[in-house]
Amino acid sequence: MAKRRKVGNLLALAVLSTVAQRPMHPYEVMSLLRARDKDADMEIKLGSLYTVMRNLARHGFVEVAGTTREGARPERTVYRITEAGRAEMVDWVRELVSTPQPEPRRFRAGLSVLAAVGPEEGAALLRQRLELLERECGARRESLARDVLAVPRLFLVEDEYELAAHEAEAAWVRSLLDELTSGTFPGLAEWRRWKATGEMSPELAELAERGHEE
Amino acid sequence: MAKRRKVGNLLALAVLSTVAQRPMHPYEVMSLLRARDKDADMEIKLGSLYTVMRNLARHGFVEVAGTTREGARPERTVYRITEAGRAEMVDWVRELVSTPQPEPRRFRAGLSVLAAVGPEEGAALLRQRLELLERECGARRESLARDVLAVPRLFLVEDEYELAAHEAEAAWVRSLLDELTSGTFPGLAEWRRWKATGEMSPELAELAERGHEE
DNA sequence: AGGCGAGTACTTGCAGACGAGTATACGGGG
DNA sequence: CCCCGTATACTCGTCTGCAAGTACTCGCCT
Repeated sequence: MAKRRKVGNLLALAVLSTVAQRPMHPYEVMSLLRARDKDADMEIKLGSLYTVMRNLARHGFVEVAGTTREGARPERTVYRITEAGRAEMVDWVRELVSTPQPEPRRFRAGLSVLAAVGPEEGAALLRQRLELLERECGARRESLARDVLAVPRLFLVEDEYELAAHEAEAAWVRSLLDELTSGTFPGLAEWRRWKATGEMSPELAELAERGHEE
Repeated sequence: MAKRRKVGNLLALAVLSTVAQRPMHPYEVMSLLRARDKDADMEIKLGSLYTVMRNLARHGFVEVAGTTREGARPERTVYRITEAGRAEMVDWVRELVSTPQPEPRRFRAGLSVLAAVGPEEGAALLRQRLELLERECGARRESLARDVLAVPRLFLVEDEYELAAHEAEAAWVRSLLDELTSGTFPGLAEWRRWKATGEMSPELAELAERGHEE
């Protein structure tokens, strides 16, 4: 697991999940990402976005759908997601959600496209994560208990912090999981239907379009 | 604040704090970092370490202390930290500890060299962080409350996660701060003395040497 | 005595990230 | 009506990170 992705940049995941809506040109992707303040945490650099899009194309995850030009504006290259691209996206989400990584941003990125898998699978992935997380917390707790006998706490604060962060994450995952399995998470039925039929309710579709801050 | 560092890689901070002990060649730095399993979270690549060391030298944060050669082994270049290097390190720690960043690893890295500032300043930095953190949590909580009226929760899980993570961090910082200000944090006197005189107790020095897992 | 696995120490080459630059359109204030 | 700021849309060049490679040594097994 954690196999090396052809395009490893997390920005690529955001891009994939955005062009999944409909064919777009890179700049448009950026605007959409900005609109749903995705760019706040995921520092988005325009230069990188063009590189990433080209790389995605190189590996067959997206393909050129054509080029358009309005007036004397620069030519825009419109990209479309491929089947391989969709598969990559889903597979990536699976990994990001199910497997804890030292880099917490990866989890965040995974969560932000959680909708790409169904609620049942989502719950399963979270369950797996929780288990790994608990195992890791246990190990860290033990090693910390051992170290504290030999090393002043001053040199262990970072480990204490890390442990606290992991425990907090575990608690959060547990509570989300509860909502998912008990069925109290709102919108479960819609989510499932959307997954099955590929159809979104009109309001939902509109939301996706304008990206919830108008 | 958050000014652009001449050498931005976090690995550079670890390197600085290691050569601060005594002059070393890059490979030795690596071994020490490995010994204190710093490398677990901070993925250390040898190649990067050499690059980083060269960059630190280029900007005057370290300087070549000489080269040695044992038998037919490759030549080793020994580096020594400069005054500018020490200043950069302390300044960097200040920033990392006091200012919350989207990337949590930065805080961890800052904590791991917290000893470079005194306990009083450490507490002040943490206090500042806590304040900023609380402000940010408030803002996030509000914007989440607003969004939840318009957007299905499915598309807000990442924001909920982020908020939870920040709140957990705030709680942890608060508890550390309490220990620091109430004086219940163990080893405070030693820490202060070390800061003032630059002297470590012998056991401490030895610990730093072998890096607490023998 | 020979071979191989693990450790030491460093270099190179290339892919990827991104700051800075380019060029045009459009609306509004002076 | 002209200039400026801002938005659209993309490119280029540089700098950096790092996987892979190099080269030698030591000790163990056989």
